[in-house]
Amino acid sequence: MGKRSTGRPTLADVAQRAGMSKAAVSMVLNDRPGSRVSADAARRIREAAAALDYRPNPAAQSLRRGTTQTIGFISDEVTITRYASGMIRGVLDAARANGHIVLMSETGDQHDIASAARAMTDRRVDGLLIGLMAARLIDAPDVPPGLPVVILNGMSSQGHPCVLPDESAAGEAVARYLLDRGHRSIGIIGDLPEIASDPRRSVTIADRFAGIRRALADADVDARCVELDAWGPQIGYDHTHELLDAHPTITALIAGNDSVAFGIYQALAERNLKVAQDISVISFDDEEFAAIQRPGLTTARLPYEDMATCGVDMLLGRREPEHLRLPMPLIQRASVADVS
Amino acid sequence: MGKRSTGRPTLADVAQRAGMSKAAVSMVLNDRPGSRVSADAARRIREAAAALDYRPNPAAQSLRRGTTQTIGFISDEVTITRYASGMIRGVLDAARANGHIVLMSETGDQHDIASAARAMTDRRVDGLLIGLMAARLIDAPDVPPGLPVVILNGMSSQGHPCVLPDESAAGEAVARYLLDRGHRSIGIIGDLPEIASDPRRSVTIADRFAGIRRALADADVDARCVELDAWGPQIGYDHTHELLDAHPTITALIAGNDSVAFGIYQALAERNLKVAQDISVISFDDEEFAAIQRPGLTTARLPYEDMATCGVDMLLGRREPEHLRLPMPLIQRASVADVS
DNA sequence: CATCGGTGCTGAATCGATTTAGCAGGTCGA
DNA sequence: TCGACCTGCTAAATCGATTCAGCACCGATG
Repeated sequence: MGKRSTGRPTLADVAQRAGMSKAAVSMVLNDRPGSRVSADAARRIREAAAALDYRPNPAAQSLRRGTTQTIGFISDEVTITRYASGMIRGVLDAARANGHIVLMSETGDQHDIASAARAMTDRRVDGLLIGLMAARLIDAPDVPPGLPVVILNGMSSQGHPCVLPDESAAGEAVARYLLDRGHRSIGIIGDLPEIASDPRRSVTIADRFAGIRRALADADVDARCVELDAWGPQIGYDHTHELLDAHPTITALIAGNDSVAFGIYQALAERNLKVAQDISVISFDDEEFAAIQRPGLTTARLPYEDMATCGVDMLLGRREPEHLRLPMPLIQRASVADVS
Repeated sequence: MGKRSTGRPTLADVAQRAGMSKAAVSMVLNDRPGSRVSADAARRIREAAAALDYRPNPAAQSLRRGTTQTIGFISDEVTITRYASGMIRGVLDAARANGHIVLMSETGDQHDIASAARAMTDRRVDGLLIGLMAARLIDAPDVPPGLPVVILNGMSSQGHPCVLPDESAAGEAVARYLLDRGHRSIGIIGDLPEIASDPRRSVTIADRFAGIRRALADADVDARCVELDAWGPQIGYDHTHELLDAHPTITALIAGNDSVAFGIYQALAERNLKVAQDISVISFDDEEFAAIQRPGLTTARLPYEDMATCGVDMLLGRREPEHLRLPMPLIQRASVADVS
């Protein structure tokens, strides 16, 4: 009956059962416009296909059509960190919504990403998504002409379309949130001048702090800013102690990101200071643990899932390719008090 | 030159350039044993392939061979939570090491997993990996005969091969760790009798607590155990207060998992009790934030990455399919003091 | 009544690789 | 000298779907 290897029914099986040719079956099952098949024949074909539980062999289809309905997703560690599970979810969902599925690969360094891209283009993906853990400038790998590429949470030196968080607006919103609640003595833990000035390390941190400073300047308040060369709980912890020792009048702290805020919480607890009640804390990213801190941390969320969705839409031509900046919603929890 | 759609060189192009037939090229490039091609011809073929940067079209290959060198990975939320990024990494790495790539899909409920499985078998994956967030018993989807299926962090009612953490040994190790350091007044926050007795909810929690109790019984110590119906920071927080109010002599707490331990830390801080120094805490899972707690949380790690690696090996026939239990290494940090 | 155009359908080519059957030509043993 | 056998290679079939060219039939038109 024409089934050798896989045991699955083929187009020929359906054709035979319906008493029609393969051509007719193909046309009917694909709803090919302009095809002239009688209503009765079409019905028989559909019935036969249903009865056999026929599903086209995608290998055969892509061989013929030159398209695979598959997109490649390469990430530099995004996969494997807590940061961006939302990005994976977004990619998966958006791809599925468009009838595509996703090939995933995860890499360490720049060199790996080229070889991952190669493995994917060898498999003839219809588009390539490159997701970065830190929003930085990279050299995108060379791909065959015509293959669309979109960078998620980053930019490429070749100027590919990309999706980034709107850090400038977020910085402004975060600072304004504090100002609106009456804070005038504000500490900032975590500007990273060195990293911020190097696009190969970050294209967004500079915006984040520029936004903060803009809001502060507008309100004419002068914050104490601690400059660092990295983020992390330990660093947040150490500098909170230092900063508060030097400036005991501070009523609110802006953390460079949530993991710095984590350290701030620890230092505050040690000083017997209650978050919000004694000192307000606000931050960026909205990582997993921000919600389970006590009190919950108010923070500007990195919109990983939205970035992924928009990226997929661009990749598949459902949205204009561009350099897109997505808003970072401010997630209000309980770490900021009103002192006005 | 035979390039129409993709613009990529084909086998025929290589053959022409080398002045040989497609058959010869195929044999040489696949190192087909028993093929009789002169050394000189083989060299010319390889040179031509290299010069054209030829890569076989996988669609054509799988059409012919009936294999896709692709494995499907379906997860019920694993993808999207912090818990198991290690699982994804493990799957990706192991697959790559075996020359396969992975198709990912993420689902919510039992119904979804069947349709995801369907999407993957339609794409003719060579094997199906099902990764669960909570180690529970599921009904695996029906798949075409001959398609291998392996369950990661769970079991199927059909008895598919699976990989699980060895919770029994881990429970024992955790309790013994406390006993060895002289603790005799121990509190346990988080047995979940209801969930533990229902394999559809968990096949491992019962083992975890059985292991703990076995070690405790061996040492003839009698712990205070709080039974719950769920885990989480809030719950850990509430019950720490209750437990310590009722039993102020307790010197060590075993948490049901790390998120319970997170709540324990918070409650302890509120009572002005220092972790380790005043009360030791030990836990299970080794989630992301366990390492950045202050002091670092000692905990038995869920070996997601190893589970994934072993699962892939089983799937691809590089390891005997079975019901495998993998050790959970005890990650020693600073949350347990020696009181002996 | 020849022709034109539309309808309903099919045969065959095609995508790019793998694999089988088999063709020349040479060597070797009987 | 003839067949057996090996070596080195190729033509053609094949995997399963899509698509183009075109056939046979029928009613309408000039």
